[in-house]
Amino acid sequence: MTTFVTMDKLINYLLEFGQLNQQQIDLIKRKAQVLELKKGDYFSEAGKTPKQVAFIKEGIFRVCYYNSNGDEITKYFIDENNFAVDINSFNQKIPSSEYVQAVTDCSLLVFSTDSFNDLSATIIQWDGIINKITEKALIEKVNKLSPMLAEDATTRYLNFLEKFPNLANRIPLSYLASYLGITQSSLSRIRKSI
Amino acid sequence: MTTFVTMDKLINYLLEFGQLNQQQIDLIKRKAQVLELKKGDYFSEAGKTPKQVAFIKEGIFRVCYYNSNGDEITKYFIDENNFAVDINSFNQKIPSSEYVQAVTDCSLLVFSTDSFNDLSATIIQWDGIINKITEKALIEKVNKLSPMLAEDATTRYLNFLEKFPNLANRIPLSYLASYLGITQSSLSRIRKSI
DNA sequence: AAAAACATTTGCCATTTGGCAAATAATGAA
DNA sequence: TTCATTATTTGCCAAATGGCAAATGTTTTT
Repeated sequence: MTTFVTMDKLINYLLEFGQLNQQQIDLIKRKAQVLELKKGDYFSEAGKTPKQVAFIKEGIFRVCYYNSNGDEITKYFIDENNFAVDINSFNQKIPSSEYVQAVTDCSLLVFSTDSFNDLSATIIQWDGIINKITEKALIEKVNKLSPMLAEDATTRYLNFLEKFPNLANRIPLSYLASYLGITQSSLSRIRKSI
Repeated sequence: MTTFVTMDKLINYLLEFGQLNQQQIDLIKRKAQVLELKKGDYFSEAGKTPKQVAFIKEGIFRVCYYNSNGDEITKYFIDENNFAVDINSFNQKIPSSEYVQAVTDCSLLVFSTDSFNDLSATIIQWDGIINKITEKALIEKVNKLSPMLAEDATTRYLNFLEKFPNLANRIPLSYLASYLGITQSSLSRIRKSI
């Protein structure tokens, strides 16, 4: 039952957003699949329609895309204990414009579109729980992005360090620089100045 | 029935996100109240728990707050044909940390918390429709904010002009400057240079 | 109309960040 | 280990933006 134990994090997380009885919990556990990704692996890619949702048990993802200049831009990072998916593409079943990539080795629990639909059809609270989770995640993104414009690059970097203390030195500078909205050299200089 | 005609925009908007029969539409119309706000009026204020949701029929809102330096920051603008509310505070019934203010004269349709709950209890599709609307609005915010970090101030200003062509010269510079993440003087210079 | 209050522009200069290329460091492959 | 590749740092200078205060312009009040 190793697999089942590894799902406790997911279940606890879901229970924060709604009630589930044991039967429902068991069903969710049966539908979830363990997936391990290595640092650098893509969970989903631009141009492809996402067919899975991931719950990040361990590790960190980033979501990125290429802008009109061809620069690769990291839109945001996703922490463990969160779901990762391009919600818009997943819901509408349209190709994503973003890449979702593991920036560290990741341990995931994934649901296929079908499993997700089954859960939605079987568990009456499912949609409500997922909606709350989605809404909360989006609000958090807005609240994190919004003040960044008013802060200078050093502050943005320090805030990142606070949120991901041990990540800054384990990922390519370019990921972080584009997330912070500065160039690699500027970030390098900011690092030095601290 | 003037009032009812004025509600067509709202109903059409709702119908984009789900089906409603005539009986349901009439109920929604009965629950909505017309509200006119003058430029500068607050729809809701920081520290207060929002008791209403607004559908903006005409006009433009801004959402703003005071940061730790005491600067007033405009977080985003809300266009007509959109709902305006601090979703988080409204849902959780907790005081908001933001002001929602009319930046032009506004013509609104508002729902009280009670009306909203009634609609939720009576119209089976209501929650689904509202969730879709909420999710879409939040995704749009993220997608608008996210690339701003990678653009210079002039580009951000030009993008704003494109979205709100006739607003830039009708609102205080300070609103716009803080939204763009620059100082008033910088914005003034950018304006001149165009 | 005049005064007061408020908003915007401007000058001057400092600071931050960018662009580019070369130097250095780190990583991975043979 | 050594070479090749990739990532990061650094120097040099240019461009963008900020800070502050004074000047100018606009709106509101009396």
